[in-house]
Amino acid sequence: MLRLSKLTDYATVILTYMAKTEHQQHAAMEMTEATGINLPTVSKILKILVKAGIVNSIRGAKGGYVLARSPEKISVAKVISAMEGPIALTECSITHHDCEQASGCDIKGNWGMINQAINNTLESITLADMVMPKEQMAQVKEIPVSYLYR
Amino acid sequence: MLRLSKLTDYATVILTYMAKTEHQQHAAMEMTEATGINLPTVSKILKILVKAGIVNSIRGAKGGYVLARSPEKISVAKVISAMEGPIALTECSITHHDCEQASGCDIKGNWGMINQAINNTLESITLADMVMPKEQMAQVKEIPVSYLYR
DNA sequence: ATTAAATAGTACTAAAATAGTCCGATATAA
DNA sequence: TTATATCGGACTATTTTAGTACTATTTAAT
Repeated sequence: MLRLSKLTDYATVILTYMAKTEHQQHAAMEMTEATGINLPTVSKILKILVKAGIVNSIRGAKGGYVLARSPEKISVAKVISAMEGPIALTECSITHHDCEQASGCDIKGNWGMINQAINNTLESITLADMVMPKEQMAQVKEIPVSYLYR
Repeated sequence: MLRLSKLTDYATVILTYMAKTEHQQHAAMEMTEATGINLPTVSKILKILVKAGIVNSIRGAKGGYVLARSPEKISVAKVISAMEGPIALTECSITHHDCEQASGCDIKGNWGMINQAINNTLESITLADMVMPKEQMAQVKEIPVSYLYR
């Protein structure tokens, strides 16, 4: 299904919420209420995002979280790789072991290209885009990516 | 990690092998030897691919499998969706239930666009491309997808 | 200083998805 | 009739993911 984990999905919901009020600081508890995602999970996700440098944390009473950079500079690709590790469709695109497969592994190189293409797609979409109402985003749709290849 | 399942990866290995000798018929046993993937797994994958109409089967002694169409007409997207269901990054892109998330689900529409972009990318790459040596495939890389968005 | 409010870190448990295996049924060539 | 294949489905074990809990640390306010 080529799917993201739920946590990654939640992460985008949380980050989109934060992106709406850039520079403003939000406690985990507040974001629980705003998003409907339960507190332990919100916490867990934010910890991961802090570690990845996507958000900064302020500890102690009246603490909270802020985006580390402006929404335009936070790509969907970064969020995904923070949550799930490097973006790669197949195992062998990550680890560069020699493939056990006897024949057929010229494919490896080609998966690399495909990964690259998808990575570019995700790299080019930012939190700022996610905040936009979908009507505006929709213009993206009119330029089919497939034009690049044929 | 945005990854495909192992079975899907195997499927591309098997199909690429078949694409190298279009029209020729291959028994599961033969493909086991050629790819190093064990027989029950090869079988399982082929059964799925038959059901999806990507390969045809010939039953009985001297039976085997053949590609249902020419490699140029079998996209990576088709293979992936045969193996893992519809290509969609998030749950809510598939099922059109109303999202439980109180706020923040304008995102839904935007994920839709992102899915579309990735889908287009995968739709534009075929088995024929996978068979090509990677040097030729490499030209794809030179046209960054990101140009579409900024 | 002390207390309360918040994040940090880590470890554990339960549930779900995935991979891999097996077996009886069916079809066909020799 | 026999040997060789695919077909279909069920089953098991493993791995991944989600979710939870608990303790430590940091800071603001009193």
